[in-house]
Amino acid sequence: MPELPEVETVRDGLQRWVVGRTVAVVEVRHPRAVRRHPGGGDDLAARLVGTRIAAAARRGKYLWLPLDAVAGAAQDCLVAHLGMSGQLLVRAPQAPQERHLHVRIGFTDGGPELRFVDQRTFGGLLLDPLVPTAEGDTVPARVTHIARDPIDPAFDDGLFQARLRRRDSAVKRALLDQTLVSGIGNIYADESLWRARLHGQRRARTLTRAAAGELLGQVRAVLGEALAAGGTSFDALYVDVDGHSGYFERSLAVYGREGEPCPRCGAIVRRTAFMNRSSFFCPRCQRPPRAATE
DNA sequence: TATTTAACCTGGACGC
DNA sequence: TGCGTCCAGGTTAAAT
Repeated sequence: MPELPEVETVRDGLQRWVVGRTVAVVEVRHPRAVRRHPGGGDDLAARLVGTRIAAAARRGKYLWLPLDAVAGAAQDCLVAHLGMSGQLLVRAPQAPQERHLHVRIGFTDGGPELRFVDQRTFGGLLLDPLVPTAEGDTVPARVTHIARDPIDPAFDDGLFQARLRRRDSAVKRALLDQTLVSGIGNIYADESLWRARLHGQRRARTLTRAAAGELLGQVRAVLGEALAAGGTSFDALYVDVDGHSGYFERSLAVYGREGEPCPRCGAIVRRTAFMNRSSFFCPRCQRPPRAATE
């Protein structure tokens, strides 16, 4: 599943392959892929053709391609979210079409095109104006509610820890809240909690300052290691722009490892349902809070 | 206001 | 072989 390391790997590929190129043609083959663009596929295509891609940026799991500014108008960008199974692929125009190819973007140089492929259709593309934030940077209007991610140089550790310790909810739920901290999904939440020896159902407001700091440090470590490995791939649903899978799956300690021994203490890793998804944890290293039923 | 839940969606795995 | 059911989970609107 695309979380921060996977999205950043894709952003890096887009930086190398599409920045500086001018859009020649846009083909929207599935309306759901552009459902969050108010004008629909025709409007997105009409506004994108003829524009030049100026950069490739990201916050959390959102990435966007700022377009060259037009005098007298707000600068637009092409926003992409990969959802659970979205892929942005760079392919030769004559390459065979993928089964779930939803959007094709061709360029004036006739070189490789950009393809949005998405099996489960939770992801999508839209055009959005870039707007200034209270913190002094510029993000798409649809991304202003997303918090900075932990590998953002401007991420405020103290502010995050304070907000986390005010939350009256489970610590895993807080880690998955993109308005508190972005980029963390189910996989890296479980891995970070295991490293920090915290059970996901522990109430966030019961964490000491030291525990919150330790958790943030482990989040950063996991994300950094996964990024270095090119991300985590389970079933070929996540690939970089070249179609290659990441290698971090083999480094996971607990996620997807129900019934296997904990790499730290040897206890058997357990799986439990939480927030309509699976949580993996070591019952010895990560003691459940008393109130938790599981 | 803060927090939690449900809906969206497809295809692979599994049991019968 | 074929059918039905379950499961994966990021985001957001709706509910509590």
